[in-house]
Amino acid sequence: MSGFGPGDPFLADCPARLAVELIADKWTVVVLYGLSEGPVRHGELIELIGGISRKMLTQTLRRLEAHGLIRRHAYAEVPPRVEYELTPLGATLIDPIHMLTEWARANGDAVLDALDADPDPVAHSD
Amino acid sequence: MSGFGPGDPFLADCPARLAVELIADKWTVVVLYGLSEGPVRHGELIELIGGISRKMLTQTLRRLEAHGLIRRHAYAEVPPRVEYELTPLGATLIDPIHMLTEWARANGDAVLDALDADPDPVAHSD
DNA sequence: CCTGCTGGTTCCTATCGGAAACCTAGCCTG
DNA sequence: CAGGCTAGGTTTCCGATAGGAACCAGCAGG
Repeated sequence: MSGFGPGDPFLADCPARLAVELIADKWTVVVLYGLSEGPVRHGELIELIGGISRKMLTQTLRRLEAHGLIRRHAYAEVPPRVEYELTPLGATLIDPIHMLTEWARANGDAVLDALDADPDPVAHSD
Repeated sequence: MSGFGPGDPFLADCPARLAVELIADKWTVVVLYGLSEGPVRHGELIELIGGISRKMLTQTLRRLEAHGLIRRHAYAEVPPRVEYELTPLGATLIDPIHMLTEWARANGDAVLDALDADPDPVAHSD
């Protein structure tokens, strides 16, 4: 029983799969979430997102920009100021992202508990 | 203006962040989607998901199992048969995953178009 | 002239991803 | 009874990637 049609995110060559792989990335989800309430500066994101390095943040932002999900605004000031914001296309992602993050908030502890109880589930010796 | 509370998936040490990073992975989303309609065999997943290798599929499945999102059922037959299915906890992910995949299906082409029109957005020379 | 602020890039290494080969175990075929 | 088939999994190897630390640009202020 697998009623998956041809538009489903299987079969590596479909655009939907590319789109999934674009956002299914360690930092992408968190960055998009960070932008979901309005324009944010590079440095703000760095401080907001614990654990991300400048390099990975820039890399993630560039990729999202190249794919049309966010827009970059560099102000010719000193010290420099750069803001990122969602494009209309990127804004269509807010709902899915919020569902994910709310799931994570609701179930994060359960996931941790399972991992704790089950570090190496039965070590499938077959 | 960034009204992100302390439970938000920022600040690397919170369980929600771990949960996000668990599923925000190239293959995880697709695998979970593949399991969203009922138990599926290892080999079926391989054929269904274009481009995944046995190694990565096994690895992904093991990780999801360890985190309590799926369950593994090995039947003592020859040739061997192994089925994977969502746990109740894993089932709570179906909705978020479906939102993501539907977004991807609806906007995959737009993303590709943007990438096509904008391979290297302005090459920020500042 | 030296320091600081901000965004970004370079260098280098540890880790990851992926293809292909191999393994297990039992049944089936010649 | 030697070999081949099956299905799930592991191992090996190597190129690609992630990621931190350090460095750079450019100007204001002391």
